[in-house]
Amino acid sequence: MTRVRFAPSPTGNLHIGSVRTALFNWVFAKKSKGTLVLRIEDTDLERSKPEFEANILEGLHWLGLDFDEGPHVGGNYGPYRQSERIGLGVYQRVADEFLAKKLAYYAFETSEELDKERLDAEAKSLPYVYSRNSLKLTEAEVSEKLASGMPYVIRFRIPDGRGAVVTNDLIRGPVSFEADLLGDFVILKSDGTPTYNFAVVVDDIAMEITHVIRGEDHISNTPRQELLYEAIGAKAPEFAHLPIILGPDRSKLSKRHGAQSVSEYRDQGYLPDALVNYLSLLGWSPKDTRELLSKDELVAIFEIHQISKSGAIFDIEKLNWMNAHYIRPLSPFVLLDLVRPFLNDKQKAVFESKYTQETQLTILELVKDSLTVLPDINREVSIFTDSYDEYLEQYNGLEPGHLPMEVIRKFRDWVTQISAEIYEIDIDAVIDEILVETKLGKGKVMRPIRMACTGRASGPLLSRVLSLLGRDCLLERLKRF
RNA sequence: GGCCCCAUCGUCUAGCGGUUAGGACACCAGAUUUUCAUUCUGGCGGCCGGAGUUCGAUUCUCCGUGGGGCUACCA
Repeated sequence: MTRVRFAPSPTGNLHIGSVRTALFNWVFAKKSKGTLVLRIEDTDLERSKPEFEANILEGLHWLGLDFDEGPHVGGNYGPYRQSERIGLGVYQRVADEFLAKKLAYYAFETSEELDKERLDAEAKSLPYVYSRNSLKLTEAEVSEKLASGMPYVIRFRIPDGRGAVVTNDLIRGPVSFEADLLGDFVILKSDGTPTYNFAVVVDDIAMEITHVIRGEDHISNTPRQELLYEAIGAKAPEFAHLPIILGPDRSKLSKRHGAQSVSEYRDQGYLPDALVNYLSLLGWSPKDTRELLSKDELVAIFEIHQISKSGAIFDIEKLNWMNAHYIRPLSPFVLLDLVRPFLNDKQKAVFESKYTQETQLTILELVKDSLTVLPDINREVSIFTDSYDEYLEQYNGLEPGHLPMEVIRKFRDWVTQISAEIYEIDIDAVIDEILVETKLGKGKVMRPIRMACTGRASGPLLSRVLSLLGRDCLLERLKRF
């Protein structure tokens, strides 16, 4: 039975890079009909915050990435928060066992002393490896220090002469590290909580994780974890390290590259399916050339070996294209709900009071092809919500040249003699008439009318726009010509 | 500095010894559209460098170069 996990630490909002890791774990789980576990790695008590955990949960839910086990859904392999496992004494127990077997030892250096060690090594341009000074202590000395209440950590002892630690990465093939260069790393901090490498291994064993799919930034942790598995006597899971997501400057995607959390993308009006689809193509590609893929299709054709090894730059342009692609086939009815939260107050007030829901839907149908992200709706809908002053502003912003007044007058005269509602087909008919009478080209007739009536040089289908605007609005605007 | 990973159009990528090096985004041009957008067609544009292996290297090996990651009692 395949069991995979996504293990974010709640020290920030759900990051776009984490999402991709979550996505590949999700797809892999579905593909192999296995179980997907969410584990919150909140052992950094300082930086972990409940609101970040909430943001992560929210984001995953919004994206439609559902988990089989986790703090929010339960499961038989809990607790699903590392902090809660600490209380159970699990890590302490394993560490004590290591201590008893001399696989680990107490260390008493202060962080200042360790900083000095590092600085010295750097000054001599030597690779830094922990000095093992505490390993040289006699048992009596250790007992004495412990008895005196001196703060201590527990360090894992890298086995002497262990040689190369080789991980057979599912994506990269064999990756090898010299054990001697690893240094005896801390497994239990002075406050009794486990460090990342230790907690991960203990948890993954406890949760019977079979495949660890995570970011490439964890690749150098892998040999330490392999060693811990050996020490515990457990079989290590398969590892797969995904290429990292880069900013436009080729460095790891971070704050300075702009939006990086899922909630920001949501707030900017990206659709979850578009985001998922785009992310799925960042570092992975199907065997054929299809690119627009639903989550189900993704699961159907996903192949972990098709994941590429090199880092991928996050390309907002392609995401934009994809988002527009996902907006286009939506029904106006669905779109209305999606778009409503993005209407600004003024636009919303006018739009909803001026037009019936049916008309609102007609307008959405008319403009939806022009949307890249949801907030674009404000720009599109403004054609229909402009007040007279706003219309004038729009108009003055243009360089209309001289409008053929003959066309405008003819059109205005026609509108003037209409007594009731204006219909699209009638508008088309008048325009045809004007075309014949003036012997001008379509562009020469329709463009001026559009400009005179909407203040804009372009927009959706003219006759439909004008009929939606209505007789009174058109008259008010046309009477100044 | 050390360790590790990576390297095909500007970007995301296909390629797994012999291909006119394929697709997508972006860009440019044309067609359609009253305009914009959509859509369609076409175009521009790429194997980091050097050795080696081979009849033949984008592909395999080595060395450079370049980029990235890690280098905590963070995860």
